[in-house]
Amino acid sequence: MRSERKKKKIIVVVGPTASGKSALAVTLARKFCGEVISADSRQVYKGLNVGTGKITKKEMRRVPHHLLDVAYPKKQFTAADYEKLARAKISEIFARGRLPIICGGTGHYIDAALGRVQIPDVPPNPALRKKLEKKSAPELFALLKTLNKHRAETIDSHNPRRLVRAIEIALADADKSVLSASGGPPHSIRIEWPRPHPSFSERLAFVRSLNVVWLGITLPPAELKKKISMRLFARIRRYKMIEEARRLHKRGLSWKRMESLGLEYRYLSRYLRGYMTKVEMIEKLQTEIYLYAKRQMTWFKRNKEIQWFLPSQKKQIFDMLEHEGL
RNA sequence: GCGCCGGUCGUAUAGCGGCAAUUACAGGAGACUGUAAAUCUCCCGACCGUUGGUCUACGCUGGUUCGAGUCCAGCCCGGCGCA
Repeated sequence: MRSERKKKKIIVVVGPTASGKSALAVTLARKFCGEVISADSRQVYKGLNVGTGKITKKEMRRVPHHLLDVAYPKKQFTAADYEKLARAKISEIFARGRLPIICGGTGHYIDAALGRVQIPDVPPNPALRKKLEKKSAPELFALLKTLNKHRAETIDSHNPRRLVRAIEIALADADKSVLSASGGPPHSIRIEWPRPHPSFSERLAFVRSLNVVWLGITLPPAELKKKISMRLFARIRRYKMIEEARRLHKRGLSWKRMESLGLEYRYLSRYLRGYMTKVEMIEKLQTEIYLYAKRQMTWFKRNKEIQWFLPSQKKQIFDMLEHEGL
């Protein structure tokens, strides 16, 4: 395709936790004059360092890294925030004439930034959510059915979080319909799912201007398990992960918030509150982190464009990138 | 040696005459439309023609019964108590 030539190249490095993505991204950045854009839903927060396995200054080896420490953990960062920031960073890096390398394990964020998932432009409505969260899944599902039959057909009717969000969107659409019904053209009353995004064409143009090279990096299950376990011990003994969690709580990060952050912070908070012993926490974390790695893989497996490698296959990776014109 | 309690799907647990057998964890597969390290679903004895069928199974061996993980007897193993 002739238009492919005009498209700007960008590398995306994905893979489960502990597969060795970050180091590879640094290597690639050094080789191709690139800058790394992190794609990690927890590393965006300031102060969440050891527990998230955030790359250190030294490990960056002078390669610029973006979208780390861009939010405070007390506030909620979302996929929509990530989408905006990541696109701005990509443009910035292109402007410098360098190669953007997105690297991270949060598939949903990457796909939002690159237009593989569409995020409706309806901001969260905390008051509404608070009310809806009291209802059971069947109740929420029944409500959604009255608001948007089409959406109710495809949604997971057991998942309260998804149902609340779908209702939030449906109500926002309904409000707009009422507004346009009183002034706008009569046929704009009914807005079906998927609702058109205001800046849809703009986003599409952005995504179309990119030539994304998808690079996946993973390990056989047994090896991944072992790496997760070893890394966990290092975080505790060497990097003082427990102390980090204690400090975060002292500085005002609530147990509830830590609980909602998941994995290390969730079980660290349970240990620090005395709900479990240190040994129980470590054992639980080993399996939970591995389960998380599997969930990540489930997400990535859907993207058939990803070319998979083992971390040791440096040569094959470089050959592939060369073949892609880098 | 005697007495009591217990041996069930990888582990832990339920079951007290109709059971391929509860629940949890682990294991496997998957979903994902501004919480995504979150949230949610399914499978998990074997085999087959898989909204069904067959076989093998609750420490072992017999017995009672139309029918036994469940009742009885003996044996083996583990825990506790008395020696």
